[in-house]
Amino acid sequence: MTPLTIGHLAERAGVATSAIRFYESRGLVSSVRTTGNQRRYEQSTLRRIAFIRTAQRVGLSLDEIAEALDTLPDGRALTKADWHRLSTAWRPRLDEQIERIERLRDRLDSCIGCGCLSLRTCALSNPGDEAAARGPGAAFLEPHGRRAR
Amino acid sequence: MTPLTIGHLAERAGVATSAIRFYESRGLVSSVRTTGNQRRYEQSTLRRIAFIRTAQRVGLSLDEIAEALDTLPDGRALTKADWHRLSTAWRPRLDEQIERIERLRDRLDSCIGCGCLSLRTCALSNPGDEAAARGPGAAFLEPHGRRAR
DNA sequence: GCTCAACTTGAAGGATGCTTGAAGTCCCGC
DNA sequence: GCGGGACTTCAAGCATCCTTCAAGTTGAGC
Repeated sequence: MTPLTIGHLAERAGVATSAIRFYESRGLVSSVRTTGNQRRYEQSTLRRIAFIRTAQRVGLSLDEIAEALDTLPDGRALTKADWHRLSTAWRPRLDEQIERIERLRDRLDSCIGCGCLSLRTCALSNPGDEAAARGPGAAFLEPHGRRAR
Repeated sequence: MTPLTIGHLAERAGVATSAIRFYESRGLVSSVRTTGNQRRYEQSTLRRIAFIRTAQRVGLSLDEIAEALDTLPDGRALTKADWHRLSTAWRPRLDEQIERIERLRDRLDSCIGCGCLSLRTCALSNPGDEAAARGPGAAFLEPHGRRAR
């Protein structure tokens, strides 16, 4: 209920004030202003920031996170239903990330078996199951989202 | 056996020539020069680049990848033993990444249960098991490697 | 032996995710 | 009511991971 200054919010959220202003400029968090033009944050902003930081560690961009947070109410505290919506929306995304890493791990293992002597058949060089059919080369390795070349 | 020009390598590896030069400047790949100062790459460089791109998708920095590749021979093709060394070295790193994402996913789920009404007890806000003991706040969220603030 | 795409270096530019600094204003405790 | 720490904006800087450009050189095919 007592609104937080940007300094208090930063301290409690474990981020720098500059980061919070940056998030605000990107629409990830919002604030009201005092008559003297200073920012005041709701307690619920703490949870938003916790969410942002956690999602970042998983490799999601601020744009992706902003998109997810846009489905949540800006002003009021989050409810069970809000979290549920977000949780179900993100599950596939997180599962996909996990699967991606597991594939790399398993491919490293299988490369031990195959001896990695043939690029065409090496699983590591051909991340997609159908990639081997695209012809020779290690092609078709896109780093999250944007396509190479 | 026939060495590759940077253009051929780029095409077969599915990356831009500029990226390959950048990797070379960072010591991730190496080349020999023709009498006219043009780069020529070994076939094995294709595998190195495939490895680099795959590792990047998992969220590893070029520095981390360079460190791993430094343990591999630069000039000759990779052997079973080389892959084995690398695979065993990276397994813990990959498992750690997976675990991290699974934790976020599970915390999102458990937040549905807890209603997320208390920041102190919310698992999402307190990623480390002992973080709740550090006092109020969502603190202690470090984005891969470097600590916030 | 000429042509022209492919190559060379070096510097600058760009996206992301911030931090740092300057120059000034607010507001809380004494 | 004032001192000083916390706040404001805006611009620039920084690390990573490249791309793009300029200006010139190489080399494979005809």
